[in-house]
Amino acid sequence: MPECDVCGPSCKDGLCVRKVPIFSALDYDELLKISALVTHREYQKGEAILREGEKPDCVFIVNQGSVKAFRYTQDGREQILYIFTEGDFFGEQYLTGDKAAAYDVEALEPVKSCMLTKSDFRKLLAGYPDIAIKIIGTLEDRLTYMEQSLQSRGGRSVDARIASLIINYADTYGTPDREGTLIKLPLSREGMANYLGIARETISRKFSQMENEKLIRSVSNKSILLLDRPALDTLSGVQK
Amino acid sequence: MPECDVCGPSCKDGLCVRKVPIFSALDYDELLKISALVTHREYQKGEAILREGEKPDCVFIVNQGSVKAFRYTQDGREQILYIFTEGDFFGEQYLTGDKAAAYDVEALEPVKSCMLTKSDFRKLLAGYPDIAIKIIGTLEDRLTYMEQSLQSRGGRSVDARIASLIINYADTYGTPDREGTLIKLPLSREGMANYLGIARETISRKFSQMENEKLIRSVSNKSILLLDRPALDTLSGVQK
DNA sequence: CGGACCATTGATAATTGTCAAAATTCGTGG
DNA sequence: CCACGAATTTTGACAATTATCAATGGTCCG
Repeated sequence: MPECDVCGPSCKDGLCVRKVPIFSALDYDELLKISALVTHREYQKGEAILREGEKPDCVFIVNQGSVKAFRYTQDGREQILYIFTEGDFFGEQYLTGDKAAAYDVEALEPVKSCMLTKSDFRKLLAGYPDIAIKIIGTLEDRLTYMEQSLQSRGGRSVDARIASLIINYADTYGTPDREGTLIKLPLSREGMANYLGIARETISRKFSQMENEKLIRSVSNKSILLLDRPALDTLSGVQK
Repeated sequence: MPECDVCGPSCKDGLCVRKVPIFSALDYDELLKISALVTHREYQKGEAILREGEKPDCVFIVNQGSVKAFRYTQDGREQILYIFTEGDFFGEQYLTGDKAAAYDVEALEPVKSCMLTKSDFRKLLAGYPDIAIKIIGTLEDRLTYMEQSLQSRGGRSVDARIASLIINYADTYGTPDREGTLIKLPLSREGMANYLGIARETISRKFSQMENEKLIRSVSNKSILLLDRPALDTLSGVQK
């Protein structure tokens, strides 16, 4: 298997762009062409990738690792908007106009990222309608996510919001296990609290409570075991 | 000025699609072609346009009036996601896949709507890359709106959220006035409460409080007068 | 092993939700 | 244009929930 000389072994077939769903409509030669346009960069855990107010001239694609996109609320807390992981892209909001970034983006762990200048990106859109349609699809998904998010975060009961969050994480970051689903949490307690718009202490209390009720088990600071998914589904109020 | 024989005088130049920003890149002949594909329909206040779970085969364009898009939370409240007005479209989320509608849409007042079947819409996308780019732009705007929404509705104090909402409405539905800005509210107290995820009574109390503090004046159930915008800006926490 | 960071727990205060009743507004029909 | 009934909104009292502050306990990583 050939290796991308910039990305190293993490690039399957030497083509990191292949990982990106929006390019999946393209054939090998087209991927090669795009690869040539891509710049690479690595970020350390905690490093800022994009700051609110900046006008980056490129679109970022997460190639490895995960990042958080957030803003600061008036009282100084982080309001987390998205967690982007492998294959996701961001910075695309400002393709059309020339708007400044609406949020900060920071690496949650070591991150490898690909960058494509906006003008190259625009040319791609004009040349490959399929890519435009893929992007529309991605934006639709993101909107759907935001709509659900709004519902989970806007619900009145905190228990329901926390249950939604755990289920969400289980689906995204969970691995099956004999006793349930092991979830590697992308955020700290404080991060989750900010995400839900509640106090850090409240998350602790609710987690303890759920542990008493055998719904979850706290494995470490960064991971929990989901024991009773049906109960959480009920709590979250999402009927399937 | 010719009239659209279906829409009547509300259709400028006989082309209601002209009102829709996503088609603004097109020339007159192209608009004519699209017009031929469009079906029209009117809805009464309170009438359902789309129900969660349905799979409509068309995209809806609001030609006159306004609608609300919402879901029901577990405890039976409406969670309002969007208010769409003249020129907005919805139902586009499901162009790509064949997903069911994720929310209900209901007319807030008498509504005239244009409908375009999804297959026609898809053909347009393939044929006119400019439309695809416009749509990407619209979806980006909607995402930006949702991100802001999430920030206004989530996390912060109820006072800040209400202030944000009023400012938002002032910008969208307000008309200048000698004493301040007259705002024609698109939602009832209950609607606003649901939008913000708080109790109807809390909105009442906060409005009364703000009226005592001379920030706003309640004119009627459906309109208020914004007296002290700077104070609300401060409350909302948005520094400009 | 130690120190920094993160998480938990307890006590208390502040905020908001809930229920019930009264007041106001709205729309319709005379 | 007015009046009346229905719907919506406001207000009050109280209960429930969550935030805050402070102290303790645990975890991670060199």
